[in-house]
Amino acid sequence: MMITIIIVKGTEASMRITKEKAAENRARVVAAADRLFREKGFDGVGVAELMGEAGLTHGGFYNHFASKDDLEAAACEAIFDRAVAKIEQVAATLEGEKRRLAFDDYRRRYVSKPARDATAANCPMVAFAGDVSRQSDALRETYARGLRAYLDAFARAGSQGQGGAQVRREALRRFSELVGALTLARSVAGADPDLSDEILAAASVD
Amino acid sequence: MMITIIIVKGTEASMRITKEKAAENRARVVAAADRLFREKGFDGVGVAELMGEAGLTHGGFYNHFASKDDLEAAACEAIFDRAVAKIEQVAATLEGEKRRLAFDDYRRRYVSKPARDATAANCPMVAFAGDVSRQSDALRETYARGLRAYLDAFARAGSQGQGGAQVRREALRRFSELVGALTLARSVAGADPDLSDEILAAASVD
DNA sequence: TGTACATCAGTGAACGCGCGTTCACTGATGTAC
DNA sequence: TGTACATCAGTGAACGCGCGTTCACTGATGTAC
Repeated sequence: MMITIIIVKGTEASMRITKEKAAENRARVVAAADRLFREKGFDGVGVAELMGEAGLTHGGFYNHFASKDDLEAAACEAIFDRAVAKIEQVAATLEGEKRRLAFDDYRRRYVSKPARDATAANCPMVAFAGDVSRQSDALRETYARGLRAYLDAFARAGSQGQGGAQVRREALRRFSELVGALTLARSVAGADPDLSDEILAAASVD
Repeated sequence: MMITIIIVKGTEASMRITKEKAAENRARVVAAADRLFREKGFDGVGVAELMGEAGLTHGGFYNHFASKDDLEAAACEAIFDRAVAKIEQVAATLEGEKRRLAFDDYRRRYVSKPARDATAANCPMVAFAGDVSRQSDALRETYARGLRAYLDAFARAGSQGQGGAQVRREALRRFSELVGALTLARSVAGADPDLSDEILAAASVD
């Protein structure tokens, strides 16, 4: 009796791909970067993991991006755009009382436990603040532009039309508080959950 | 004419060393870690750089430490001890008004430009908060213990003897604000110095 | 519309580099007698 | 106190691994005729 085993080589098709399909693949890589960079930091995610997450192999990365730095800057910009759009939505809420409610709601969500635990949907300021100083110049520029745009919108969202220096200072302090609370809460979430919750709770009152 | 060049092999003496000298060497490594980890983060400094900073070669590292993780935890603990001692000094300032002044002074220094730029003397909460979640369990434990001790002392330093829940919440918010402001200010110090200064200024009033 | 060929998004092996860690070796220190 | 030997803090080469990046190759797509 004879048993014949035929191994069919993967072949997986390394054929050329539709332009649309290629664009879709690129978008999937950016989407993976979007999630993973916020979750693990720029240096915590490799090119291979990124490509794997998008269902591709690492070799093709450079068909879409000049370097990992390049993708980092692209992802960072996209993430900031979305974050800015979100807070601008609050700033665009016209009526005084309604806007105040929307703003308070926004702030409460920001320092909530779900926000702390959803690291993949992390706020870019918190996700990247500690790392940017070690990244490329281009990324630092992108980050700084993003933060400025965000803070402007945040200050508008928190004001009631009046735009004095005092109001702006208050907004900056408020935002610093949110960032600090989320950062600290996350840093001890595993080892001292009670302290983590307490920090969040303190920042969400008022 | 003949020129003879004699190359004296470094020899640098790989002789055994006095116990005291060895302890001193170890201390120098810890001192380097103390400075460099705060400046560049745990992953931004290698064993070779650490040893070089202490005037040694990398091979001997494991005569003093079980692993890089081990040194990280040791350095982290030492850094926290010093930070906690510093804020406890403020908490130990007895008289009401004097203590308030000391506390306000402490806070103002914390978000000052010198503090922002002196990354090697960085506050451990700001230096490590973003990184701890990616480090070893032991380090996370050390960090959490340090943060709790620090916050307790900070709350005592900021209160006037009364110790209600409201006072504690207020202290946590205050500290979150300081950490957020310093973190954000530092993240854009290079690319947008005006914004950086503005964030610090906002957090230092009152 | 059909044919011939260049293009280029994929694949997966390989390169170079830096890192944490290990190792064989050295020789003055520290210890046992 | 003097001698003989084990110890152990150093050195510097080497290992193994993961990473960003490069490369030769593939073959359907897209284009030129």
